[in-house]
Amino acid sequence: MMDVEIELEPILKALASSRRLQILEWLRDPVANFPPQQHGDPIKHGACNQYIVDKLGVSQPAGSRHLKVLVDAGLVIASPRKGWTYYRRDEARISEIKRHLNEL
Amino acid sequence: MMDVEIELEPILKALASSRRLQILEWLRDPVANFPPQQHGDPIKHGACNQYIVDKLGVSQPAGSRHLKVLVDAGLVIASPRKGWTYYRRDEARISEIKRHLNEL
DNA sequence: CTGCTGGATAACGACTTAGTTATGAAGTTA
DNA sequence: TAACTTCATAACTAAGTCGTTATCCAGCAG
Repeated sequence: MMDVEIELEPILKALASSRRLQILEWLRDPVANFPPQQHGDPIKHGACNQYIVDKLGVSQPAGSRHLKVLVDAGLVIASPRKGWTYYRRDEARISEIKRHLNEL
Repeated sequence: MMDVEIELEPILKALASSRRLQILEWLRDPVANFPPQQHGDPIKHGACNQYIVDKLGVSQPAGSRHLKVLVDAGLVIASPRKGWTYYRRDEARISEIKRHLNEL
């Protein structure tokens, strides 16, 4: 496996929030953790913004910003699709990050 | 190994700082990373506060507080010994934490 | 077009973080 | 005793985080 350079600090800052840890946990299984979606495929594209915001119990802007932090850190992938935005874990990147965390 | 409950958020907050990541890295090998100590055993008790502060390049109170954050998070053990305070990694706890991080 | 919904952004306030200087307690040395 | 060293703590400031409400844009339904 290649040794990829990763800046750990911004990733750890993104992870250092119980709200965001909770989102990551939920996104491990979107089907089990969110209501059924008529529009996007929860497996392929993830859960939509609003379901996550509702379950978090914070205002919509607050939830959106948590999601943006996760996206900016590379932990989550956003898929905007005509009006909705779906979020799913970036499992490849998360595995990479775990490898680096194991070298702490 | 038993499944120990660990609150990840405060630990991640402690880790989410390049300064503190640097300290943890240095403490992996106190003998290599710090000047020789006349007083305490660097292997057994770790490096003294001042060496760490000097190498960090911040004021003494700033360095002391970073170390306190690491101690409070359980990542580092402080050993006060008549006038000096030595710091070393808590490897057992760090391993435990890594196991939890792998379940992200 | 009008209105409704999903989502992003701006602006603001409360709180926390990270740095500084100043000070003080405890131990060592002359 | 006096002076110095090590370290912790208090007080202050600048900047970042996290919540809110208000606003705006895009897409869909009537």
